Amino acid sequence: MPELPEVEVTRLSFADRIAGAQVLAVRMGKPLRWPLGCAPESLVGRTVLQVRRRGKYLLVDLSDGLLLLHLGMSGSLSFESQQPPARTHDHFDLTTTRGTLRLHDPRRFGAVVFAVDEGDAVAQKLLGKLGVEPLGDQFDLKVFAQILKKRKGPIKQVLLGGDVVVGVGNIYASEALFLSAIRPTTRAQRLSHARITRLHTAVRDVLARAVEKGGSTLRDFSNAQGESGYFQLEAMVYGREGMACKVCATPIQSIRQGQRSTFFCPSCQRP
DNA sequence: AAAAGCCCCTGGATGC
DNA sequence: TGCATCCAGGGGCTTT
Repeated sequence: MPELPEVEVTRLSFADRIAGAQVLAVRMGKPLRWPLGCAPESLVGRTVLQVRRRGKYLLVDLSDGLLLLHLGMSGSLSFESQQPPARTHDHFDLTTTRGTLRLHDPRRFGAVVFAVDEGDAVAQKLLGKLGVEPLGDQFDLKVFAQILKKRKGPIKQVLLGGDVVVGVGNIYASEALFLSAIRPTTRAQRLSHARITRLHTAVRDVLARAVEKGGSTLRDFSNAQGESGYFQLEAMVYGREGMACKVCATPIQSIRQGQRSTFFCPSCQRP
């Protein structure tokens, strides 16, 4: 479910409401990707200071330590003042004085991990190799071009890797490459500077636009207020195999790259 | 260092 | 209706 836009939209939907709340209780369901890393009850009494995002991780800063949350493939968060009883696939509850933050995650690829600070070994294992934030000032065109020149792999998979630029998942990688008219199979180091420039802009544009539209709701994504996203209605290629390209009417093609589906227009995105 | 595969897990859609 | 197969928004880990 969650690429950068969905994670950011989720953050925006509860960060202000939970800030300043005090932890009253913690409930764990089935195991997630990693153990919490501390005794759940040890979090009781701490205050939630703020919620930040790094790549596809949410960082919940506490008065002492922080929680790293990841939504995996199927996770979503809810934050409600009156929380109904836990249902199937609700695997983490952080009950506070302002409401309960709940992780619902059927596939359990998600995670909630406690870290003493951002620099500790646990946090660094997850955050240490992340690339730059695409929506921030650090996403520099020259640096981006310089790194791509050293990468031999297909540009789609370089984007998905997350070590060059974070937050671009399977939907937005296909979309950004369509917007920049680049064939996803093109080796990164073979891209012209003009194409890299277009891609740099497209990555920022598509992610920012998706945040504006509340993210993409393919199956059941919703933000922490239960609201769906609408970007999927604007997708140019993702999930549109066999359908007419919205620009030139050529049928959209689907291929496999690294065990993931890639969608592109064979006419608009020439090698 | 970088690339390619392999898993983790559940549920929905499709086909026979 | 039942059962098998495939696919899904991620990414850490191991092996080349």
